Amino acid sequence: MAAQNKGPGGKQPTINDVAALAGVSKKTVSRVINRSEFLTDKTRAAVERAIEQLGFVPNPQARALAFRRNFLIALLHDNPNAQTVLNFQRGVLDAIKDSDLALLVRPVDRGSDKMLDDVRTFLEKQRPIGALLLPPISENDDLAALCENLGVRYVRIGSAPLDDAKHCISSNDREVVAEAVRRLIALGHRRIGFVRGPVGFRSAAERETGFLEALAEAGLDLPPAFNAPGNYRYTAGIEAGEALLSLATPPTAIFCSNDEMAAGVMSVAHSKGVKVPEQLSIIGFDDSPTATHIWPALSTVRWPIHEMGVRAAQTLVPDFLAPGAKVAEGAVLASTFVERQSVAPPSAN
Amino acid sequence: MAAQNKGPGGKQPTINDVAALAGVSKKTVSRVINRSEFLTDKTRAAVERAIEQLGFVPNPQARALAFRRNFLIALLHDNPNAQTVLNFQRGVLDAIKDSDLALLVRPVDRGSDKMLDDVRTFLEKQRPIGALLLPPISENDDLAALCENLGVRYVRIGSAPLDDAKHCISSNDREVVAEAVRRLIALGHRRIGFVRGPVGFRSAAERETGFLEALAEAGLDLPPAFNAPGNYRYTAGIEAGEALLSLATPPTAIFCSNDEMAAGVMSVAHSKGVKVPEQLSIIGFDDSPTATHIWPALSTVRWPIHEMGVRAAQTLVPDFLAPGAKVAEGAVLASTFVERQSVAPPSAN
DNA sequence: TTGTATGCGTTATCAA
DNA sequence: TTGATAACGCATACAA
Repeated sequence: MAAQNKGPGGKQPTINDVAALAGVSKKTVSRVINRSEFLTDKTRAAVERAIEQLGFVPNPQARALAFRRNFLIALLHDNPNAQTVLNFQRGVLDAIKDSDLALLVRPVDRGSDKMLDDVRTFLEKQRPIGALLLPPISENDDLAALCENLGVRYVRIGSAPLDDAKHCISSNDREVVAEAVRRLIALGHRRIGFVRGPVGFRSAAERETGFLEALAEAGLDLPPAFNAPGNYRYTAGIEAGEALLSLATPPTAIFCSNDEMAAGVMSVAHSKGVKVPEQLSIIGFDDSPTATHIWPALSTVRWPIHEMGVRAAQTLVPDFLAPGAKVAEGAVLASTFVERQSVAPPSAN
Repeated sequence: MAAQNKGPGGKQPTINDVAALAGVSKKTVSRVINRSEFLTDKTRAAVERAIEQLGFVPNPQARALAFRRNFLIALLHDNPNAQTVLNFQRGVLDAIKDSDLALLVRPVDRGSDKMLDDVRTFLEKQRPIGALLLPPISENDDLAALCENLGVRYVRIGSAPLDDAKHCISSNDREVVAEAVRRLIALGHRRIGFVRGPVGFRSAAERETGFLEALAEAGLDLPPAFNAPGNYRYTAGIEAGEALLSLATPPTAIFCSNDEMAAGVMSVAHSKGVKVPEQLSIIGFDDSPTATHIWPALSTVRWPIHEMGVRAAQTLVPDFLAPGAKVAEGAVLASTFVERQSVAPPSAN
């Protein structure tokens, strides 16, 4: 059935060909490949010349068999935000560009009760060196434990430290949200609404905490009517916007726990003839493409997702990266508040 | 260096264990695994029982070595639209869910002159069964030829047939664009502007052709001033919007070759106080998240990207899919026009 | 510092 | 229809 898959032309050179040409044993060639330290500069040079000459590329499948480990990194995610996943992918790929590693992508279904079994099967079959866990599944401790048990390295991505520094890359979301809200307060806003993220998400909790901290600092409080539920989806933003903007005394500013919901709130404002930012300031979170595509452009919090991908890969497999590659230190990266046109002082009313 | 990677607990059972338990040779076990037809029902049953009992899972690395082929599908893309890539990924993964295949993702840089070399190295190293090519790199014939030469199957995704039916899945963009424009004309629009896609992209050419066909049918023409250049980016939409809406006699409707540029045009309309859709109808293409996040919601063309992923995978590796899996026929899938709030009859002026 | 023999888990060959 | 034995390409243990 599965036939006709043979590349024409000469076969790829193997380690044996290199050994023969260089006049050494295959083990010596192997040592060169794996950067062993016990080698004469002369032999190393000879082997490298032979490799160059033959255009030899070590066969990853054979190495994987011998190593009992595939030269792969797995990216596990269940993220509704495509741009986030893809930016992170890019970061990882940038980091492993000059290594022998490749990236395996695996979406998982966090809602399924078979999730852990699925991941287990996947990891046992593919035997990657390590796994990168994106939020929200990165918050699942069982998943991290599973990796540990299977001998698969892991690094979790979070909006706050979820694990020790060798197993987690995080951003300082809480602080930056507080900073954004302080900006609203500095502009004169006193009635500030909040649209929450989904229940049980660490990221949502962090954003809410940061929001409340900033309010508390200023001696402001959050009336229950100003505190709208949400789930990171556009429709939740619509509902929150309807609720908040229908109040007798509506907020003059609304912080939304992500951009998508902020877009929903902004739609409602437009529909109701509420001018943004003159009558209503809006802030989101993510700096997704949506943030700049809507009008007026959304002030938001940008988390360094690409850089987190780079950092996560470097943390996961420092020993597989090119020797010269500079590996950055630090497990916490800084998010930044990006101010655009959706924020202004409250109008006198 | 790279050590400590040994999973605790007993080792995985191998084909030898299964053979011993079933009282047959390992080759016979291999035959069962690979669904050979020359087997007694009795032996097969015995082997399957042993497999079940041991929880044996064939080692993909060893198979890859022996087969000289990895059980992987590579997804090659250089697509600015994250949602598209991810939806396609999902489709592919849905299709291969119950198979032994996994998905390798590889972004490439179509701008680089080393692109072909990069892909060659990648394919030679990873030796996937096949590769899926997303637009715009799917339009590169050299890339397809490279796969062919390396014995790597390939399927190209395009907005029009780029290859024979075994090597291409496409949508009928041209027809659907024409349909969308006919809708504008039916509503009474006569001055319809166009924002082009990037030069050299087949998708852009298809959309333009469809647009012009619909205009021609109605006896309308496209004045040069109504024909704005673009590159699928938001900023191009801004520039096009500035140009078109500054005309003494501006268009009453604008078709944009993708949603992102449509969002740009819409921003300009808002800035200039041009009401959408009352004074200006706008149509985009892609049905990206942006289409529903902007206000008013954008009428657009949805291409069946998830389904294309499923179909592409089925076309690429029909022989690796579960025997029971139903494989759909047909290499051309239908895009659909989605009408939302950004379209209305032209106001009398 | 380098080489020899052996193993990794599977499939292919060819004979039985 | 099955089985013994040799690949597959590389790494490891142990010798030299």
